[in-house]
Amino acid sequence: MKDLINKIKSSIDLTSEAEEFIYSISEEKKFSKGEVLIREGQAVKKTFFVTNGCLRSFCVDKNGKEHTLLFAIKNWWISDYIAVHTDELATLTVECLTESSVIEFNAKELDGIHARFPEFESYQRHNLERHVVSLHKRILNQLQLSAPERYDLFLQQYPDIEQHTRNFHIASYLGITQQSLSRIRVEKVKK
Amino acid sequence: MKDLINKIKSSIDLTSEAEEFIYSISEEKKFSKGEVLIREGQAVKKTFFVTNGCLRSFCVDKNGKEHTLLFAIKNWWISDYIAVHTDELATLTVECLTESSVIEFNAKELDGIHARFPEFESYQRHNLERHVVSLHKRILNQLQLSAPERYDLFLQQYPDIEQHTRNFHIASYLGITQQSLSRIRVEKVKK
DNA sequence: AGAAAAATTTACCCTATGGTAAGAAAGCTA
DNA sequence: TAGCTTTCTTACCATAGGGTAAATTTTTCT
Repeated sequence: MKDLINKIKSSIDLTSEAEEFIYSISEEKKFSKGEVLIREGQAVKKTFFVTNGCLRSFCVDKNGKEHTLLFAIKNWWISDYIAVHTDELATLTVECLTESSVIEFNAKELDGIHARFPEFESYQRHNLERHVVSLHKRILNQLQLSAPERYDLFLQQYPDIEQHTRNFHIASYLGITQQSLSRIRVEKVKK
Repeated sequence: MKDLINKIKSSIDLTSEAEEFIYSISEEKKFSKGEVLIREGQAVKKTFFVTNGCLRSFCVDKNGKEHTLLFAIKNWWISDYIAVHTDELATLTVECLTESSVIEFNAKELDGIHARFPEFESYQRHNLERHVVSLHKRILNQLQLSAPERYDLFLQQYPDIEQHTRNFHIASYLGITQQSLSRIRVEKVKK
C-alpha cells in the first residue's frame, strides 16, 4: 500500500483526507498463480494496482487462441479498461502468472476520486498521457518491426518479466506462435 | 472554431474566460493537400484540431516504408503525441491528405489550460480514456484478425475516410503492402 | 484537354510465419 | 522422487503476405 501512496506522492501533493479515502475504497489482496481476477464475459467492477508478482490481460479469439494485451508487474495498474470505460462486459481476462499481491479497487469508486479530490485529475491525466505514448509506440513497432526485432525490444523493455512468464505468453504478446518464438530464440543463440 | 467550442461544451461547462483563453492561444489555418504540418526529426510545437479535411500521422522505417499511426478527420485531434509528451524530436510526420482546415495550438500553451482552468482536466481525462480504449482495441485487432478482417473493420470504423485516402495509406495503417490490399479488394468484389 | 506523374492492379516467385504432430524437457503434485 | 501435466523444441509441409516489375488506370498539373 505504501508503494501506491509513494507513487502518487511522487507526482502530486496528497492530502491526508485523500490518502484516507484511498485506504477506505481499497483492499490489499493476495492471489495465487493461475487465479483469474477478471473473467471475459462478466461485468468488470475492479481495477488492480500490482505490488508484487506478475499478471497479464488477454483476449481469446474465435479459434480459441489467446492474445496478450498487457503484462503488469510491481507498480503497474491492470484491469479491462475497454470494459471499464465503455460500461460493457469484459472482453479480456486478467490472470495471475505468479503469486501476486495487489491493491483492489472498485473501478467506479476509484473514478469518483476525481470528483472528490480534483488534484487527482492531473495525476491521472499524466498517467494516461504516458500510457497513450507507450501504446502509440507499440502500434508503430508492430507495424514496422519483424518478429525477431519485436522480441529483442520486448526483452529490453521488460527485462524482468521473462522470469515470470511462459514463452507462449510472450509469443501471444508479440503476435506470433510459440513455435515461431522458439525458432527465434534458437537463432539468437546461434549468433 | 465553433466546432471545437461545441465539442468541449458537450462535455464540460465552459466559462467565457476559458473560451476567451482558447481563442487567444489558437489560430485557424488552411493547408493544402500534401502539406506537412509536423516533420520527423524536428521539434514538435503544435497540436491540431481538424475542422475539415483529412490528415494522417505516420513514421518511416529504416527501409523507407511508411506506417500510418492515425487518420484524423473533422473533430479529431492530431499531433505527434510521442514527441509532445516525452519532449523529444518528432518521430512522426503529419501531412494533409486533402485540403484541410485546422485550429492550430502551441502544444505547451494548450497544456497550460489545465493549470488555469481546472475544469479541463476532466474533459481531457475523458478524451484520453476513450483514446486508450481505441488503442487497446486496435492492438487486439492487429493481434487476432487477418488482413481481410482488419480491412473490413477499417471500412466499418471509418466509412468516410476512404474517399480522402489513397489505398497505400490504408494499407500502411493495416500493416500490409498496397499489393496485398489490392488483392484483398479483388477478393471482396468476387464474393 | 493533354501530358506527366502517381497510384493501382496484376503476375511472378519468395520468405516469414502458421499449423500439426511428435518427442524432449521442465514443472508441478502427491 | 516418481509420475503426471504442461510447456518447449523440432521437423514437416502449408499459406498468407512480401518484393519486384510491368501494364493499366487515375490523378495532377499546366
